Amino acid sequence: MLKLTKKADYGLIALKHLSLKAPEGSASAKEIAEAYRIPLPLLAKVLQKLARNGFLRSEHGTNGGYKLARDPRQINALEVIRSIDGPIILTSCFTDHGEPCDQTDHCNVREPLRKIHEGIQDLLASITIADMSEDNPDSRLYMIPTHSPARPTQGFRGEL
Amino acid sequence: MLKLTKKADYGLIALKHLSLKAPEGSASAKEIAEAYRIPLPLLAKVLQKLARNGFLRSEHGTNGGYKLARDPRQINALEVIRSIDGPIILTSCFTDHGEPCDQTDHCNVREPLRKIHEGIQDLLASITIADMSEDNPDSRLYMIPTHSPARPTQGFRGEL
DNA sequence: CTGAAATAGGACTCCTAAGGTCGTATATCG
DNA sequence: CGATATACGACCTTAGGAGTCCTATTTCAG
Repeated sequence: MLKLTKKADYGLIALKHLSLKAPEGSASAKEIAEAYRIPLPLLAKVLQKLARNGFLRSEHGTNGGYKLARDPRQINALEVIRSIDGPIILTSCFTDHGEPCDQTDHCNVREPLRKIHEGIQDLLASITIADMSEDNPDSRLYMIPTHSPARPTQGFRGEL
Repeated sequence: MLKLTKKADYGLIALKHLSLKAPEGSASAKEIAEAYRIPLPLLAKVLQKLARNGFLRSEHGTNGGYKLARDPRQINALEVIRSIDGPIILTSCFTDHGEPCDQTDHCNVREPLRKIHEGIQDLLASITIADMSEDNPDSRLYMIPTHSPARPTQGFRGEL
């Protein structure tokens, strides 16, 4: 249904939270979980995964927690989502690496879907954790495509 | 996991198939199902939904089938997907209509995610059934965003 | 040195929705 | 009348998302 998982959501929230404390600021899983009303054990898993994948550095023990391992301006949403949820698969025809599906020969939408797939990825890759500020004045994160903007059917927005 | 449902996939395939026969050409569900190895009863459901929503016109009986009810140049992917799967929900924070989630006050990624959400929708809305040709020379269906293209971390594509 | 607080991580449950099937009704043509 | 269509509701199965539980292990504070 083309939606993000909550885990990915939580991951982005946590990274954004940590970026506000950066550099060198840290926060525990508990602190973040309480701040955003996220179930602690679930968030912990997400943070552990982010740590394993090099986005965070963890510190055990009392006063431990997580801190960013990289510059928030160089962590983009695509990486984070992939790190947590695995590769993005728009349709089973192809993965991130463009592997063919079993019936490539008789499929008439493969190529256009691949373009959409890449478009979404480019979009996600263009947004960094640092960009994720409510008050970011540079709010045009994307460009409206330049050609053939099919006019939406009238009356559709109301029911869907 | 940010993927399209198979139903939406099937719907796009079917519409594309019919657009190749347009105008006035028709095809039965059986014909389409066999051409693309899609389970017939499932495809039938999808086609019925598309007919109910005004994309197709159906004809009963022998030599019956479906034909496009609208110009394929004015049917975009977003409409089709919404018609089949319901509204696109990137995250539960908001639907197509921007309804607020229950804990809007303490969420630091709402706004950027909304932008991504709209970006994806604009992308989908910009592609019509008619655009969906393998050999379409106008292959730049989207524009790379103009600012802060965070460089992807090296070595990531290999494992994800 | 003991206990509290933190991360690490495997195993498990619950539940929704995607994906698909079945059966039946209805319309149309030969 | 029967073959071939669409129409549609009810049902089944399964994968994966969402979350819990339990048990290490590390670190600091008293």
